[in-house]
Amino acid sequence: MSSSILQILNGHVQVAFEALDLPVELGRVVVGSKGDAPFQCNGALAAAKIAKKSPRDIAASVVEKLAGNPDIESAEIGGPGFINLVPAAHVLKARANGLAQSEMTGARPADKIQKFVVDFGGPNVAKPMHVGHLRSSVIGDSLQRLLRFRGHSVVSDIHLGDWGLQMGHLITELQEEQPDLMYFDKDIVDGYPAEPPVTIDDLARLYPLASGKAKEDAERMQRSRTATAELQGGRAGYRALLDHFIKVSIAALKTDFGALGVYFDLWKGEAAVDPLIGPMVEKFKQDGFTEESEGALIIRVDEETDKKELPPLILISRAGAALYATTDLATIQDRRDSINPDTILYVVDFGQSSHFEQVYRAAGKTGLFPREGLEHIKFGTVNGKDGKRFRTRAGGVMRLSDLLSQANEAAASRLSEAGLAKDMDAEERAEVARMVGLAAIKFSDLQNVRTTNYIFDLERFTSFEGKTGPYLLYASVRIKSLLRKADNLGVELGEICPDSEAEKKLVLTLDSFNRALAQAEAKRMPHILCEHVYNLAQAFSKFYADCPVLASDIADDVKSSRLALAELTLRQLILGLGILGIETPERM
RNA sequence: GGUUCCGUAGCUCAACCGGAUAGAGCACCUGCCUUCUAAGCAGGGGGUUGUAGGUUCAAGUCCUACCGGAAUCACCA
Repeated sequence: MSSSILQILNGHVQVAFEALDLPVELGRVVVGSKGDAPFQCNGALAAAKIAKKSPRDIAASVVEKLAGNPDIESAEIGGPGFINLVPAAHVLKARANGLAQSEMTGARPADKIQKFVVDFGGPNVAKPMHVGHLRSSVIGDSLQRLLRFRGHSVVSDIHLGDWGLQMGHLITELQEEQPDLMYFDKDIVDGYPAEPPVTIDDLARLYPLASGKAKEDAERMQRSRTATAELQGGRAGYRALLDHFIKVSIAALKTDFGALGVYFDLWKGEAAVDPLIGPMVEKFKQDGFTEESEGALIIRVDEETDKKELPPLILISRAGAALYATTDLATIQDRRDSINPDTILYVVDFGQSSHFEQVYRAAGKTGLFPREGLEHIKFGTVNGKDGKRFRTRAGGVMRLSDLLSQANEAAASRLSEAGLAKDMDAEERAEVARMVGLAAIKFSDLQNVRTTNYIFDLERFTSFEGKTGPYLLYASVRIKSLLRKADNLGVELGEICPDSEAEKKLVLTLDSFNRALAQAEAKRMPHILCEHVYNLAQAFSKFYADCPVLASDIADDVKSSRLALAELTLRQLILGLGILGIETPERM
């Protein structure tokens, strides 16, 4: 595996800095921001103070050291002391062919391989998936793919919300509707039917109903709380209902996530760790980490250095129920014992920052799990055009399935508008529309910086021009078409000789794949990879416009060179898109 | 009110330990399909990076204050 062009230049410049008795780290080469030079070194500016010389003088000395270096075509001083670097043609060529021979097109495994648990999706039983779930799902999915691609071992877990008050709501609301069901009879403890008493639509209806009532009626709320506590206490009829609810929900969720192309290794939920809670709480008590406060059992997690007051973590509520934080702690214990990960990532919106801060501190304090191994991969909320949380006109949230079908329809009509895919049969057209619609949605979500809120705009999610998923698919499909045509003409892949500006730019972009991957991993930020694949597609489009591959007046070796460059680009595009969870059709 | 995050072109967003003239897309204007997919390419206009200070050779980026928005502030998840 050849070194990246940036690494090669970096090596030379650092040697030059060292030779001048300047700190090696100042010789760092970065991608250039100005002018024609693809790379630059800004170290001369920073070195000025140490060396007590002007930045331009230092830059001049460095450039002198670099003179005659066969890997460097030019090193020139710009502005107050920037060193602009252009790699030699043979470096570009060698790297291009090295990348072409690399199965992973230059991507390398991470230096330090770890075991990760990625906790994302996190839908609640009974609540249908809405657009708010989109971000956790696509970001989490992209991160699990990225981490695996980088060589890490990953276990993803949907972490279903199936244990809290919402279950009490569902049980009590169902009881109001169908009081005669045997599940509500305390005297019956087994022999429940295998058929669920509810459908997913029932659940979706019952929950908001109960939640709404409980908000206005304290007595109604109390019944839900009591039912929750009884469920957690092991009341048989309620447990049987819970199992039905979970089963019905998982079936519906598998459809939703399947449509999104998002998969989980584990479909565990909060209820699964219930048996761990009792002993865990007992141990916390014995170890002296807990105290009673206002009737609840708590763990104090505030620290001297805090600016803000962090409330204590509530382990057991006054009503005797385990809460969100309790099951999260038990889940950590479960994962530690069954998976033993180095790091657990929680892909959850930033509204829950303080909750996770409490849980992580408690986990660290009690020795359950090292604090550093717990990371909240927070993301911003999806807002409407008014800057508030996204709502449809009716006031509810938009269902994810509605969003998917709208994107699908938009893609289908775009296909017929453009007169594309005329020769496809109905099945292939539908499949292409599905891929295009999904690519549009995923890319428009993933390209945003994870941590900021963004404005939900259906038009943006169903737009196919410019910086969009479909643009990336389009670039891929054009290459596939090119390769098919080349195959028919008997043109074969050959040695890459990047001559034109468009070819050089394309090689430089291809060269930066591994950096984008490494950075996206380090920051847990998929948008960095989005940026890379978009740059790649752009560089290819320019190459495609500027450099005919199969035209009859092109020399055979140039054809083969350009074809190989296109083929390499395709492989890297597919790899990059794959990590973003985006599939590529054969044609569109 | 306390705390955290955010404020960049008309709109939606980038900007890699602080680096040159702050970049893309959409929208708008001008070119380019008798040869590889025009969902494309080339070019143009569009900015006091919320405001005021400070640190630095250098600030969208770091510090302080203020303005505006969002989230959150113990028994929901």
